[in-house]
Amino acid sequence: MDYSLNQNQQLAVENIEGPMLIIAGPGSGKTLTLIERIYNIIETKNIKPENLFISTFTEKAAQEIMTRLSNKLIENNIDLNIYDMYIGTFHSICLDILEEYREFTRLKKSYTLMDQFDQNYFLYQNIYDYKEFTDKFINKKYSNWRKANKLAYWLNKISEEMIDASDLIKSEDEEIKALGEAYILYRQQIEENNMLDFSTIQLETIDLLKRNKEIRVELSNKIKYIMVDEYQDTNTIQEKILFKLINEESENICVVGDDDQGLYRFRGATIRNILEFPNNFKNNECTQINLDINYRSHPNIINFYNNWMDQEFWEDNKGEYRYNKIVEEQDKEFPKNQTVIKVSGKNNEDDWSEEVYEFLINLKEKNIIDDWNQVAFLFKSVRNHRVTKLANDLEDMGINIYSPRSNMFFDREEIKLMIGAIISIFPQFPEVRKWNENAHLKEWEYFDDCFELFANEVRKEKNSDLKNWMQKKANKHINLKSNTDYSFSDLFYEILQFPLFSRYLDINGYEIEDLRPSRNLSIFSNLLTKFEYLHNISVLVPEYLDRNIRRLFNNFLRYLMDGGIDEYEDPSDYAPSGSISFMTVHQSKGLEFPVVFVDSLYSYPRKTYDELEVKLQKNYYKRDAFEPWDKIKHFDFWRLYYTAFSRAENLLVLTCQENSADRRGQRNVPSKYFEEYYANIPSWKSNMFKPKKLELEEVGKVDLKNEYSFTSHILLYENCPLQYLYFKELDFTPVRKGSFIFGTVVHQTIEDIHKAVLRGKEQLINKNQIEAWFNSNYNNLIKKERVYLRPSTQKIALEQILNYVEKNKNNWSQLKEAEVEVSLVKEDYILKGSVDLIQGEDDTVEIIDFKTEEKPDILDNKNEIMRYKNQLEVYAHLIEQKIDKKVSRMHLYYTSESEGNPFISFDKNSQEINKTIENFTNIVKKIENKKFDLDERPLKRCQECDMRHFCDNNFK
DNA sequence: GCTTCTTGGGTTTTT
DNA sequence: CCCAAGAAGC
Repeated sequence: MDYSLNQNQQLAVENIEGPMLIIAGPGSGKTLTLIERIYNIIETKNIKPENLFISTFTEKAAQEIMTRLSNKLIENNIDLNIYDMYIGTFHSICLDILEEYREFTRLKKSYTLMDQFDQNYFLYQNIYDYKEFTDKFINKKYSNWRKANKLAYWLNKISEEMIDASDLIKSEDEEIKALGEAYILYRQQIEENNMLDFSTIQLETIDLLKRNKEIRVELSNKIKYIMVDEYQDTNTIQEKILFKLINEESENICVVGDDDQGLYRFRGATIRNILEFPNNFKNNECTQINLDINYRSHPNIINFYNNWMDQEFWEDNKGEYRYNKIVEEQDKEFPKNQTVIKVSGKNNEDDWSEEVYEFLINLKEKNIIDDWNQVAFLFKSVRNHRVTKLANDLEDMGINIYSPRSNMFFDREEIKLMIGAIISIFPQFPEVRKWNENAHLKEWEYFDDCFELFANEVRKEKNSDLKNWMQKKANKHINLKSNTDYSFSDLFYEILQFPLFSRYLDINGYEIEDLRPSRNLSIFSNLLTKFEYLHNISVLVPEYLDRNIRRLFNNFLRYLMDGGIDEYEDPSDYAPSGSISFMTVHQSKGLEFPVVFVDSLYSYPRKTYDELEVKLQKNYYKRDAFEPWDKIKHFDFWRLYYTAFSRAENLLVLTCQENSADRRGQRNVPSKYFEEYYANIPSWKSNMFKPKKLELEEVGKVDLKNEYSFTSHILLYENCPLQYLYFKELDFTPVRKGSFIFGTVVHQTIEDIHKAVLRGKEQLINKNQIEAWFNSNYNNLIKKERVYLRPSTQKIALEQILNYVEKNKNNWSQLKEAEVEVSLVKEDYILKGSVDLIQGEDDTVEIIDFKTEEKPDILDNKNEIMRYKNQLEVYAHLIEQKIDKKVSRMHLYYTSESEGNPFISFDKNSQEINKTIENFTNIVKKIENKKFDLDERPLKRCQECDMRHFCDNNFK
């Protein structure tokens, strides 16, 4: 699409004051309009970035907007840091707000954020605490895991609908009462553990705004313009938060969405937010703009889905449940051709894969398809046998399939081998896994399978080293006498050194042919460390070894298999070149592909709520039901397939293995809901379809800017490119070690001291108060990290802090700012930094970075000190660019230096800074070009690195 | 020949 | 929970 805007887009961009509702049909240039509108606000209003609030549905969408916007700003020489905007998903913006005002919430420093699995597992581990309640509203016969899942579902529902649990426990209804009590207990438990889950993120935010009027006013004065994308997918609590943040006078809020593409009812999202949006404002104040010219699809396709929506009745005697609209084609020439066709397996045969293959190869051979990534298959779910079978069949025939959410993780060779290897070093496994004589789990067959696979490999001559190592470990573990100095995850990293596994990681200048296995092993490292975290395992202990083996396999891995593990997805590359994408319709939202196959035509509208839900809705939700209960399943069904159909640019293909139900238990495919449409489109073999007339669009990468900071990226890379490759690029999770919390607790406490000074509460700073801060920081940290410092080490940490205060208390007046987070958008990346301390007078400042390690000898450690100097220079650059102050000097402060001079100081030199930034940019380039060559191993670093065994064996 | 009832088998989506 | 068959009922 070119950059000229159509009339309605122009209108949306130019009208920036007051409330606005934009109904944007599929492919109507929504993102472009949004970006132009933001740009227009920035340009005409000359506002600060923190005056803008932009929420998107996914992190990826947020990143795309940031990248496109920052490019536009750079093009026009506007210097504004988009990182200071409130931009991201609702959840991430709420987290930012909570972070900003943390002291006003129940949250303490170092809180733990639980994702869905964490929350489920937390409830599973504590399920007996809830028994009395869950027995009342969850089937007693369910397994504990299933109970925990159900419980999490209801608890999240209460949070998301902002139901007051104290109302629930007053109920006569046992179910409702028990649910309320369970909720109260849950809130208590997560508060004790300083935890947050996805839905309480938003709840804490709204509580914060409700309880503290000043904060609400401060925020709503600061946030001058609000824009919300995908508004149809917002839920009750999100709408409430939004309206708390609106500045009441200006009411500059613009919501964008398409009621027809609302797909997230199961998460509490309601179309009602977008349909009733204008009612929130006085008469006709809300401007409504429809974007319904489609720039994406061939007119046949547009017709097809317009028709589809027309089939359903969107109103009843109570009201209308849809903005009635017809998507229009753009004004240009289109090839005259059938562009909605079917490719299907014949009735009751097993030939679907071959048909699909034949069709695809046909297009490829005629050079219609250049790259397989122009094709996408959309399914209701990709986690089922039909889909994986099709994927496997096509791969067998030579077409690559990209389907990271298909739940293939545990079927992958590298994962099965790794699980097999772990089993083999714990020979007690077959006995230990039984909790009684007759115990059996179906997952054991899988584990046995893994073991078998591994055993076959390890018998081979070329794997004899691994065999010897394994036997030694097995002999040790079968009769473990004393604590080891390693854990399961340490063993994982040791196993990687052997060729059977190192082949997946082996690199010659990062030429790993297929990254998938190494990504999967990286995910596995994450799972193992998570397991050890959840069960407080740091080393193997004879007393608990058997129990922990049982837990690892019978519980942890089993439940992961149940929930499914997604494989790696590159956010900048949703359709990797060379592969056909298999994805869910939900995943495909907002995307487009030249050729779209829509499958799952066996599907039909299904009821998705139960009685408890109806009871809650009726009596406790903040508002009455909106869409009629009996209509909901139909609406959702129609919206889902509307979204699917409208992803197609040039060719829409309906596909299925046709089936007419002629035996019991079979069903008709396509189901009756698609029957008519399906019957009326030609097959690809029909001469109504002329492939040669097709011209497909190209699929490109999304250009996303990545963040880089000196310490966690550049320094790491300079020290060891391989460490960067494995732990940053491939994201392997290091084995948890206690040492880093020393530095963190010292930093945090020094920050507390600085913050007190800055608030003018210098008098607070005495030994007792510092000790209190220290203890609180330490306790929060160990609660989160579950690793500890010895009392003697704690004492040393505290003394270093006291020592710092003793030495510097006469300088407090110099203190300007502490813990300053700065980021700077560069042409190709985003530079981030966190400056510990800025001090000085007027506009000339000095910056200080605290180091908790031993102060090095200046002559012996030139390199190390130079690198820290570079770090300071990067910070100086950030400060001068962003805060508009001149930096005169830069210091490192070594807290461990009690007697001598704790400082190493440098004068600022602008030329050197430029050189450092240039070097920074060069390293970013190397990283982005995937250059990870290593000349020589940095032996000092290797001692601490989990990959050392791998390197010992693979770099000689 | 038409309607109603019974029965067997298959069955999600995500911050 | 839903489909579609087969059985039962008229």
